[in-house]
Amino acid sequence: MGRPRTPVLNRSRIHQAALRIVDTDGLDGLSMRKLAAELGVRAPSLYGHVASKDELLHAVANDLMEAVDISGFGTGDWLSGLRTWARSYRAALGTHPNLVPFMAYGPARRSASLRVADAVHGGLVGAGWPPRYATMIGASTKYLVIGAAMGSFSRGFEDDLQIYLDRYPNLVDAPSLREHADEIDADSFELALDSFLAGLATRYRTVVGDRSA
Amino acid sequence: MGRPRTPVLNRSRIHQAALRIVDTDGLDGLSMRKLAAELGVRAPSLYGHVASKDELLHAVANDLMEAVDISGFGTGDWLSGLRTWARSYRAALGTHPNLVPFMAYGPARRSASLRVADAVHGGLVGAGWPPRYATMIGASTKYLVIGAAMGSFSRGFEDDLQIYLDRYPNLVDAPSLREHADEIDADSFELALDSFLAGLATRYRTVVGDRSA
DNA sequence: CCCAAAACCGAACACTGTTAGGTTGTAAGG
DNA sequence: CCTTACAACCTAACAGTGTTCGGTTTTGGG
Repeated sequence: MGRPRTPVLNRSRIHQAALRIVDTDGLDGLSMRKLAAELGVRAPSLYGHVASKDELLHAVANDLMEAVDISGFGTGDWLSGLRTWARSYRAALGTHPNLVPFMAYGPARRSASLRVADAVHGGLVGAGWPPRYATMIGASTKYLVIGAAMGSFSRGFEDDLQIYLDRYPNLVDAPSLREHADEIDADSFELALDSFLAGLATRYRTVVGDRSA
Repeated sequence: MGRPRTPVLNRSRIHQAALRIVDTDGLDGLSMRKLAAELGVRAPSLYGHVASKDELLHAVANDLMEAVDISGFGTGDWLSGLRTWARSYRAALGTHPNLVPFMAYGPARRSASLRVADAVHGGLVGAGWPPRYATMIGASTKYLVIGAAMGSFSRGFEDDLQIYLDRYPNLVDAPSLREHADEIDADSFELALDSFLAGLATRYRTVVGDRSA
């Protein structure tokens, strides 16, 4: 009770503890009381450092977005810019899958997301894409990354899937998916990204053509 | 109090009311008490018809998945099978965007999702794709659809984005995105799907080749 | 006619995010 | 050195959550 001799809380310690709880107990497993307990404190004390649980999660999400790599757009090669962005984006989300549903919502309120959106749009327009295409390509790529991070397709098949196998003959091998879940998810993402970018490269030639022309 | 002369509740009425509340008040806006009130009943009465809130949401999600169209895989044309599947999938999710985060998680526990997964995998393998590719293509397509349904990219930019515009010069037109959000989201999805399928078609020729060969 | 089962209800439990107001320690100003 | 203001924690409380227990009333079958 009363003020401690040296401060116990600060924003970054709160962020770290919150992320740790989300990682281990899931998004629903994070409560202000549990977070406070982890920090050796009572729940109301958190509100001296954080406005609300929602704002706290936004701040944590913003921290994660700082790790996304947009340096590829500085090289003038929009294809490798997109690829670097998409891969580092997926990697950032994959490290904290429980937070993905939260991070999927719009870039506003997260300065790091705006920084990324700005770089992507600028890089694509700079490469000759019309602004409208730049918007759509940014959106499409985000779709892929968010979907891949949300889905974890192969993990969706539970152990007792055996029950359904007589009714769904094509899924006989589904249970084995779980053993190689990470590998299959990674390969699927690469396939999706490669195919998407290959299709885009084709369209680039019809939409933009040779810029020196 | 006591048993009513004619039953008030049944599963489908509960499902419908739950979906209505989720649509208007969001996923967090659905509570068992509010749902009960909407049905003219008290919360505990619901537990005679549904095991838990979680199970209820799974059932509602399953209802929605019934609308997904997999008939395209019966024609032997895997490309149009994928396209039809993806479009109807996105349409189903787009009608109830608040439920998307819930529906994104694995197909297990939802028979309708398993039916779809079975048809997709069967259709692709039947067209000559190796099973491993069929798995990855199914996953990739789901990534696109889930991502597109989650993201609503253009809606993510809030009104007060003006504040950031001096720091992010490439986003000058972002506020106007919100006015055409639906159109941009739809066009972005089509661009992503077209590009992805075009890339896949190319790969098909190298992986499968001419099947009559 | 009776009795079990069905269908609803009130009260309660442990939990949630958040606010109001209280208590103690520290640092600055006179 | 003393006082005052503020920072940093606290307890208590509120309205809300999902869910369970043990009623109470009505129905339908034997």
